[in-house]
Amino acid sequence: MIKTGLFENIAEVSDEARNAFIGYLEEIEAEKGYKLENAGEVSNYLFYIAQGSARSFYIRDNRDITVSFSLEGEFVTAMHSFITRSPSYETIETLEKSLLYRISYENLQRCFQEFQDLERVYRIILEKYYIALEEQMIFSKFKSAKERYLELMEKKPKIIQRASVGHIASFLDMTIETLSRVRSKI
Amino acid sequence: MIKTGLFENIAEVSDEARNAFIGYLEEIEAEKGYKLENAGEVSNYLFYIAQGSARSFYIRDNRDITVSFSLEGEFVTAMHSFITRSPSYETIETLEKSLLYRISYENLQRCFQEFQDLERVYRIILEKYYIALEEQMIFSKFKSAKERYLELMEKKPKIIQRASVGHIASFLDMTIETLSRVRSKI
DNA sequence: CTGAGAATTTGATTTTTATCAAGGTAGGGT
DNA sequence: ACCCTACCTTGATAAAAATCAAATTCTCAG
Repeated sequence: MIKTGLFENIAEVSDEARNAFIGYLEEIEAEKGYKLENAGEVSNYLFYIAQGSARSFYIRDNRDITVSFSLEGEFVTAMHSFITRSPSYETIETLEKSLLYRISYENLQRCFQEFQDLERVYRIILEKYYIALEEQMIFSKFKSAKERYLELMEKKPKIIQRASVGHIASFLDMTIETLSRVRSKI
Repeated sequence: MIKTGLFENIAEVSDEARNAFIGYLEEIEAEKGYKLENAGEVSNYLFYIAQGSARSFYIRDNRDITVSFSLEGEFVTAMHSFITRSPSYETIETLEKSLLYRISYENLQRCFQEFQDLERVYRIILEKYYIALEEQMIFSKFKSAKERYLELMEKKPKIIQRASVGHIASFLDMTIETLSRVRSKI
């Protein structure tokens, strides 16, 4: 059952807590381009991607800049907005037809009040996401345009298939032209 | 009292939980250059900087690359190592004489087992650090060398005073020479 | 106070990447 | 199938930053 995939690899959660959490989940069958969050609005949901993929992006100076890609088995939300309850600068959209589960901010807080297990699971997930972000940041400090692309190919090959050159280029901090040249010389 | 500064701005913690936590803290008076963590070793402590400052860096290809600066009132540890219990790639050292408090990994976990309050506080701190890291990452995507320097000056002016040009340059992802030229043209 | 070594600045040159400008290609809608 | 529009590639040039190489300034141990 897919919903329980959320808990894979995560330490012992009581059946009670698990069922409470699952009870709050809403299933969403999203087409390609479905907006999970919109810039300017407060992010009200934490999403889990059961199938599919998504990207988060900013619009600035009329440019669309991708800041992250999320794949199956990952959680995604506009973190800053979700946590601070202030309007989001970022928009999140699916890259393909996707199956999502979402829980609202209020219900998530309710879960934390009721079940320490769930707060712990969330804390551990947050830790993992934190160190993933740290690694991404550090790796980008050490690498050239070509190396960044090769690393992406190795670590998240699925993105190369799903996302457009423009999305990948802005994510890797280079122009579309540079990415195109990098790809042609592999 | 300085120790309680740790809890500033953080939601309700019971006296009991607070006292348990404080009971585990060790005070450390560190000279400039004191190593909080060493590359190659497992990070065993979460540090709180009561006074002073620190920097985290990696050595790669014989180059010393600063990945973050931490100031008074902030927590710092080699997150990846602390969380995964595997050897750290990063070293953390004080930039000046500093007053630190530290809690061991084991005792922190003990606190979480005993007091849900503390796990919540930790979770909220982690959220704040996560979004700070996200912001840092996003901002670096939009800015030139000069703009990155100006932003650092504005947001963390203390670092400009305390850290060397080499530390600042690698943190801002530019060479020492580029930083020197940027500074001369302000 | 002094000198050696380290850190920083300045200058010349090269490399990398962005920008500007055409062309080419692929896929969806009629 | 065919056009239209988006997207992608390629080429020429410009800009930004890195690298290499001195020269200068700072620091602190003796």
